[in-house]
Amino acid sequence: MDQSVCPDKSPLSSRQHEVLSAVLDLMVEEGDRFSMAAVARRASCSKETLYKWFGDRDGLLTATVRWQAAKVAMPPLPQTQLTRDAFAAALEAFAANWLNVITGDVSVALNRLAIAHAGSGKSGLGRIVLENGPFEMARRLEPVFLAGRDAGLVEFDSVETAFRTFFGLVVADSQTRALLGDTSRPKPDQIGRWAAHAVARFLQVYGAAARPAGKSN
Amino acid sequence: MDQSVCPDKSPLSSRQHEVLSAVLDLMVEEGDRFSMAAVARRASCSKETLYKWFGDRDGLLTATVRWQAAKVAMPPLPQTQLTRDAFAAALEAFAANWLNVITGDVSVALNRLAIAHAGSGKSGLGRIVLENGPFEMARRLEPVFLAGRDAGLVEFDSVETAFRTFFGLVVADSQTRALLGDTSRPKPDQIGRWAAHAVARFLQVYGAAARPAGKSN
DNA sequence: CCTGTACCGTACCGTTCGGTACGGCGTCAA
DNA sequence: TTGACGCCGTACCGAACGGTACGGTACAGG
Repeated sequence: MDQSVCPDKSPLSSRQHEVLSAVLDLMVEEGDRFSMAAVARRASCSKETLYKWFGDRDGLLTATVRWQAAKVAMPPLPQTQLTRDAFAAALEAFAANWLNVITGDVSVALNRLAIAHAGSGKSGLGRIVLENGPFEMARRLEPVFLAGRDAGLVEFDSVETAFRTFFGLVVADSQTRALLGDTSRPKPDQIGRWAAHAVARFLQVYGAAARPAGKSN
Repeated sequence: MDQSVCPDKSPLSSRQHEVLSAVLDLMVEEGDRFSMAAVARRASCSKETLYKWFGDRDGLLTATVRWQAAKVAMPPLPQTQLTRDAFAAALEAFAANWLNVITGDVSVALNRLAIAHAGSGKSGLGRIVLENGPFEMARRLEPVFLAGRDAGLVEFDSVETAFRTFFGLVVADSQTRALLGDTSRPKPDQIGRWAAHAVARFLQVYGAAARPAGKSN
């Protein structure tokens, strides 16, 4: 009996990646209403192989989510000697990239699946997406924020709060609307513009240089 | 043959409301993995009655979502002679209420269901939640924003953009995390504090009185 | 050549579930 | 009293699906 790949690490063969890719396609097309038979058909493999490799349906889904989540890579934000413009540009690039990812078909499908499973059932799909989504975003952003503070470009007490504000300003209602099936997808230039606006507002709130006289007047 | 209640308006009997309430409970407990038999058992009615009243499973779900969505009522924001404090207080109350609703069990369950159905299937559940969620929020907020602008308290070009910023600052990543199963639910006082912070930041960005010299400096 | 292995395709099994049919019971009106 | 009606409880049906078993094929190694 070959040990299945489900538990943790992924020495996945290319054939197995083909299967995962097929699953991803099915997810985008059908949500999670696709059968194991459909996966086997799409990937031109047998159900028996599917079960041998991934254990059960949940194992297959988990492997797919993990694999896709690992593929999403953020552009490494440069911490080199920060000027204000470089800082803002880095944040803008990050925000635009994030928005692109989040409103993409695969991300929407993945989040829908994870959310559905988080509601009814165990299977840490929600946890995985959470870990590779907002939490990972926070993890990547934290050193940048700290560098920005060290450089005297921004001021904040809690990195956590700053991150949540940034998240809110960038993502706003885009994700919720996409998940609920709103078809009005932002175009690339709109994304870029919104990212710029979001960063501008963020700096307006947290920017050390832009602090007016009184906090609330 | 009694005309089923699914198409549009709702002259629902109290008995039917009991059924819908049972469905809502099931949703919170089981996501959407509950059977019609389970609903009948919980509501102490027969499956046949269920189908007679609501047509099919989707009709039952739709009726439930509609009914719950209609129950969510925002406190009517007073447009009486706005002072800055009254304006801020109204926004804070609105934000806190919204956060309370959105992080509540039933709202999370409802959104999960709608999102899952938006992904795989027709059934305008996503549309309904969208319409009664963010869109309704925007609709209620718009006159308040306009009144605030008329009173010289805030400045903005696009109400749409202002609303999305407000939404982002208030909701941030709370909803995403809740939907994905993050168990760290904010306590009431934390919600109040966050709402106050969000409104403060909103006014910092859009407040007419707080506008510094340059837009981005 | 033979043997083992890994895989594909398909048939198969048990269960669950949406939807329907039927028998029985309480209620109300004539 | 009688009959019509609305509803409950349960049994039933057909389809779909998760998971397993089996036969057939290609290929590697000896």
